Amino acid sequence: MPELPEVETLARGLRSSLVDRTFVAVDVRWEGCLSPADRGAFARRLTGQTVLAIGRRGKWLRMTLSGGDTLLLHPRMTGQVLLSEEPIEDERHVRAVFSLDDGSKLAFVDMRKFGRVCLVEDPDIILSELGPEPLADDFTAASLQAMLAARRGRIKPLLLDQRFLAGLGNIYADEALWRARINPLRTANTLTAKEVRRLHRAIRSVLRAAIARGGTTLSDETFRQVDGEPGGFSIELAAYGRGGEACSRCRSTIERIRLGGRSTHYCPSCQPEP
DNA sequence: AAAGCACCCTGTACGC
DNA sequence: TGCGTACAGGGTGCTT
Repeated sequence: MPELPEVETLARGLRSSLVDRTFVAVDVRWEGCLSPADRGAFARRLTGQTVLAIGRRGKWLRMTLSGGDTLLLHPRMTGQVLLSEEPIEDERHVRAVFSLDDGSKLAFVDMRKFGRVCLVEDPDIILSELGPEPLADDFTAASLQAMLAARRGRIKPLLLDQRFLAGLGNIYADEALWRARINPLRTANTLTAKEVRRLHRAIRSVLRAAIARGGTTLSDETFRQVDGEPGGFSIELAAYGRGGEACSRCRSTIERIRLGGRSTHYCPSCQPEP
């Protein structure tokens, strides 16, 4: 499931191939992936626009276009963005194919149909709803401390709230809390200054490490880099998906619970109960 | 403000 | 073998 490191991996993988390329045709095979869901208007407006820049905000992939528009893509659970020279092996889940002026094709593949592609004039209408970027210079331990001060909910669901902080999903929220040795059930505003500093470091270090590995590809293989290769961070996962296994730090058994409707993995010994 | 739930969706795993 | 069910979860929207 793509989170910040996976979308960053996509943006980096696309940049060298797509910047300065012009869209010459769009084949939307499932109109529901578009917002608004109008394949005719989408194709007419996108065709002829050149990609000026590719970036990321939270879990959104962002392409700045020559006509003043921005193409935003959110992969949600199973969305994949593939630069394909050869046809895709399994065509069933291809939702849209974009043809570029050099003959290359960009495919949006999404088994569960949760992902969305938006062509907008003003991306800030969508992106300004997001919380701070965890890897930005202005996200500091002090700013995190201030953000947590008024929050009386539990820390794990808060980390998943994109309006609070942009880009963390279920995998990296669990990994960050494990690295920081903070129990996911802790009330957010009861973290000590020391714990907040640990959490701040943990969030940034786990995201950077995952980007360096090209993201996380789980056994369900829902994430792929733009060339189809899996991400390599799975081997470094310490908590997520490791319920019942020994904690790599203390050898206690990793617990798996449900929290806020999501599976949550933590070490009851390293991350003691509140 | 916070928590819980249904919903969107489909492939996989499991019990019978 | 095959059928029904639970589960996976990012985000939205609703109720409590």
